[in-house]
Amino acid sequence: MALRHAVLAALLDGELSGYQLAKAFDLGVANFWHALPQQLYAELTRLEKEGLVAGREVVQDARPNKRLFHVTADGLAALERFAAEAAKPSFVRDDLLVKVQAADHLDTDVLIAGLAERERFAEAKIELFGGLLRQMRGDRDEAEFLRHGERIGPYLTCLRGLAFERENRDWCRRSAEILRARRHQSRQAAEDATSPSSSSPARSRP
Amino acid sequence: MALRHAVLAALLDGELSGYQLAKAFDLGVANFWHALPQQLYAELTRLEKEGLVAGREVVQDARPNKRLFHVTADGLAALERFAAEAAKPSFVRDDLLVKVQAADHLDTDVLIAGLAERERFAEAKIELFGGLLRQMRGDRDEAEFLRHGERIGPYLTCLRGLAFERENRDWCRRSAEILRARRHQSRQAAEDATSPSSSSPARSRP
DNA sequence: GCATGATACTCAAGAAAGTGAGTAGTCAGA
DNA sequence: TCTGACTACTCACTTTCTTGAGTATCATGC
Repeated sequence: MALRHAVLAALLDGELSGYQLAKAFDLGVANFWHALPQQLYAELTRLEKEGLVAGREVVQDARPNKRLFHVTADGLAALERFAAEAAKPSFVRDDLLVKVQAADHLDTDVLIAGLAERERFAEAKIELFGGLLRQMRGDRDEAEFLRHGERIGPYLTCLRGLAFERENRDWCRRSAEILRARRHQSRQAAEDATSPSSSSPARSRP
Repeated sequence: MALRHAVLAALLDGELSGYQLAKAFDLGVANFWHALPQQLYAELTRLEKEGLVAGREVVQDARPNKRLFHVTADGLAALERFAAEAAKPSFVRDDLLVKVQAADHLDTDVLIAGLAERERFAEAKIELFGGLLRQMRGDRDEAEFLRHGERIGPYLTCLRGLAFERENRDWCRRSAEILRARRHQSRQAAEDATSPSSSSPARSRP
């Protein structure tokens, strides 16, 4: 039941439409939760029914009309109650880690490709988060902003996201290097064993 | 559908019972996926029905009998196919981050308590992962183990888990410090504004 | 000698999350 | 003028995850 609280937390920063919310929760920027548009529209409907958010119709001429939502007093109270609950530990759940766990039994090339792709993805998010942080703190330096800035919540979660993606990138890079080195070794070994100084086709499966 | 592949990956390290698997996937050690016992038993049943794992009954006298599972050739092929698919990016999903996102609107004390608790949790996992890594590499040093060790998959995922928990701990510590400093400031400001050199009760909500 | 906790599982129900498809207008570029 | 991308949403369905309860035996400690 944390999606609803994530929505409430996101709406604290100002009125948003379901569509804007969806963009924030979907690719990239979701540095504290992730959800798809359909989930968000559904959750907004529920939240409005329960009076935790309120929406107002905004008529637009060049585009479809939209509804902007904001958090009500009840909504804020619900968030407050949520914050007081014990946070359940957040567990890792990552396809790529599952693959690496099985590394010793799988095709190394495929894994290295996966690691490289994830590294690029992480790099892109690092850029994105860096830009977001700069934007949030404006012309102030970080220490100053953290001391006196008005809204540091999003800044802190963004810092977490940045650190996460940096670790991700570094780990991907290092793991790929290790796998490459081992692949190279096993090729060498195979060549030495069968016919020294021959050019046997390079196999990636050790 | 990654749970099934996580189970397969876990079983590569040797035969395990559902119960042993459950312990590995539950608290702590699950450094590449997390799941509850019920899910695992259900998944094992499905996997066995599809021939991706095979179980054998082990009769015990001092304890209930158990079934040990291992991955079949079909299971390994399924893992191989899974590895070749594009890994979907793993998104953050963390109660605590949701709370911090809303930090500027919530009770600071409650948040700091949450951060402290998570920090302790992270510290415990760091210890745990450190021990696991030592155990896996035995008497070799890390570089040597990563070059020539026989099974590095679990080692690499454990390294990822360790890095994650370190970042977690550091971020919790730093965020809590920042919030404490701001709380202190706002108290000061409040005291200065109402009655300088009076002992007004300290409020934590800025 | 009785509670507690570990081993070893199973069943049922419900909440949450993910997937796929569809509507409908606007705008920019080929 | 047609294609594709963007804004702005909705409906229906399936899979996955979580919660709670229950069974049975054995070992350990108070």
